[in-house]
Amino acid sequence: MTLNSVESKVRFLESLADKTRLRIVEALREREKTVSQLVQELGASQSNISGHLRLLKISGIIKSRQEGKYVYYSLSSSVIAEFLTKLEDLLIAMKREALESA
Amino acid sequence: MTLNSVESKVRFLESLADKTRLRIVEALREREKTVSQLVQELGASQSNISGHLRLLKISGIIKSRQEGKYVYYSLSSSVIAEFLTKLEDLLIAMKREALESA
DNA sequence: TGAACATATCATTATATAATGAAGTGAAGA
DNA sequence: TCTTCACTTCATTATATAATGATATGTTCA
Repeated sequence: MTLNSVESKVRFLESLADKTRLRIVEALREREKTVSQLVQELGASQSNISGHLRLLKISGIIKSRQEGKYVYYSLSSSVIAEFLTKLEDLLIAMKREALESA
Repeated sequence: MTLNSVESKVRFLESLADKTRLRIVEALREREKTVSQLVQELGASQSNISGHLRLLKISGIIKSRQEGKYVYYSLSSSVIAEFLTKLEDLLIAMKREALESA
């Protein structure tokens, strides 16, 4: 495993390892949404959400398109959604294995 | 998606979203290793590695067994290794899609 | 027993980053 | 054009955590 590969993995994981950002990504799993929709749905401040969107976009996890005065954000790829599913499966499996060994 | 679920995902992702910890986990993918083996392999200080091992163990990602004066660490489950493979696939797919759309 | 080794813990310091509030940019419609 | 609305950016503050060096614990073996 090259150092470079480790670093890109860490960057990706860091992008999702935040409660607000993960909630944003989960929300975008349903459909594309505007900033203000996300602000209302998550109950965080607009500048806070905007900052997290910026970070997620830089890391390539989401993309955006402008339509009039609205900016719509969506997942950049279906592989992101697949990864989140895999993460859910993993946590369920870990919990099950922990119970079994108890 | 419940808040609780988001939090457990974040905790898991945070555990891996650190260069030293991810390198530890990658190293343990090969086989179980002692603390001193990891110290040598990663070139970090003993207390630093020990601290990261502690965190990884608390989060359920690795387990340990003592044998004489050595403590052997290993992945707690094969699903951890599968997850890392999925992560690699994901990054490759994201890079490919980024190139295609360029 | 005591010396050497392996590991864990603790206190301190440095650093990164999340949240906040205010100000700035740009589009839409009266 | 002026106002409103949607969003971004910036400066500041607060907080979490990684690294470090020193010390403590526990094991083995002479």
